[in-house]
Amino acid sequence: MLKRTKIVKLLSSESEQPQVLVKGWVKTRRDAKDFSFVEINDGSCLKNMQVIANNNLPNYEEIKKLTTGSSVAVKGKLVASQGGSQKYEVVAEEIEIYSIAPDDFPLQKKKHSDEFLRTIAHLRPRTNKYGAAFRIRSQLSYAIHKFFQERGFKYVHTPIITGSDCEGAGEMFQVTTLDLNNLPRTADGKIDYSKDFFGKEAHLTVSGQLNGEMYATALGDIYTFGPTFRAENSNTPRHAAEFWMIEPEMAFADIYDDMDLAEDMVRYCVKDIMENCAEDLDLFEKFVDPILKTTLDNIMNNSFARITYSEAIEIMKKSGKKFEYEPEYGIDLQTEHERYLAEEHFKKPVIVRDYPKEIKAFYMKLNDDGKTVAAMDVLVPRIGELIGGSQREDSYDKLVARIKELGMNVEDYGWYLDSRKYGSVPHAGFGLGFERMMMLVTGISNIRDVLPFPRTPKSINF
RNA sequence: UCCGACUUAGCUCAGCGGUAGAGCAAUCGGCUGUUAACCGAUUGGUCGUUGGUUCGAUCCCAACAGUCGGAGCCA
Repeated sequence: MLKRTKIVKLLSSESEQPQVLVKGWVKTRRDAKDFSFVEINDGSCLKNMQVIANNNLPNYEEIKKLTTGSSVAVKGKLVASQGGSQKYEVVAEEIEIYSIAPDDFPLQKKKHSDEFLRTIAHLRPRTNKYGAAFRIRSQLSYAIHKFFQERGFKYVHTPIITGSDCEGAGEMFQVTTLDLNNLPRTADGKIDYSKDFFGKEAHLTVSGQLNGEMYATALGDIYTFGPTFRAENSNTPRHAAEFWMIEPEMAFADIYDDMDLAEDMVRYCVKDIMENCAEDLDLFEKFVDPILKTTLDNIMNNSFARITYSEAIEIMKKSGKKFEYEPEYGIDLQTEHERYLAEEHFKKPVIVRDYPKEIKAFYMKLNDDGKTVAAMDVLVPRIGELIGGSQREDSYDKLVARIKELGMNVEDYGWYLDSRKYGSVPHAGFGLGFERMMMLVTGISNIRDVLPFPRTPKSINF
């Protein structure tokens, strides 16, 4: 029984082969005098396999009806191609037609706009560009796991549904099984969540960090890599309501270990994609971002700049550049500031650390100056903030004081504070938006185009 | 959420106060070891929705919806 061979393997074959079985979807068909060229793609790589269908095939009349989007299985000889555009082609001895796509198949043999392809997100992976994007997405996921596993980090599955509404990273989606048309009420008229599935309010996670810290203070070095949900009404090319985040956490580590890890990880992943997805990257350089490989080479071969927040403000003040928001100590860095630093001043990724405590989260470690916290952001050209991380406050008393200072409820953090109560250690970690990394390595400028089925405000088709 | 632009054929767009046009796609035919093949013909649209102004609206006005860009929030 002849087994199917994927096109990526056939095209890298050492020699011609007397009999192969190849299956795929028709990209285009061109009729010649006594035969047809049928180009098929099976998703295993960007390139198609050109099939020669001679008119002596018993179902040749059917073959001539093959349209873009149809599906076939082809048995035949793998031979060197007479045409210049491909190394091999398959001379068909038998073509089984699985399905002929009707003429309303929406993907044409031409370039489509990204906006249109979003309306057919279920079919867009059949295009060259999106096929390439999602092969890279797979490889990039694998690279993330390889990077951490090679360094002894343990992969922790933090919960998707969370009972704490205090993760502090943004608006949350509520999870409930209550009948919204008939809500149970308590005596004082409030919704009675004791009747809900979990007996209390539940939400989709906005970050696995707090849970991750618990496992870091047990397993040492851990990472999470999973979906994250934000109910922010953000309408930008860089935000989605459902996205994937990578959150490593290291016990016995400080902010400098954290920065080293972040830089190593970004450079490792870029290198991995350059090595393993060269053909797909070529497509993005050709059609999406003409300087993509220069940018990636730059990231791979140069160490990141490292400055403090104060230095960043000074650099911008002295730059003479006119900003819409004037840089001033105490304000958070605006998108324009981040991009100036990475794109114009340093012309490479830059890590900014030691931010004023007022503009950062409660769990970050207070520096000795009493004014700044050991936070760090990795800013990269074109994307802006790629990574946000910090050394965590490991002093029980200081953390409680900070929670109170911010008017938050200490009782809500009981289990989290236990990590500071029992064997507290210095530890640090960061969060990396996976889709932003995808945008970095592909040059794709809209987050909706690096998610298979993107979820954004007012958009949840498919 | 705020600011701005846009919404006309399957796709990309043009157009104009008197009910619409191109290229590509599709269909049919021709030619051909072709490469998003080529040549010819044909088909295809209640101009985003709802109101208003007007003798008459795809065109002017308003509201709404959606899309895109910028900002904020952040990853």
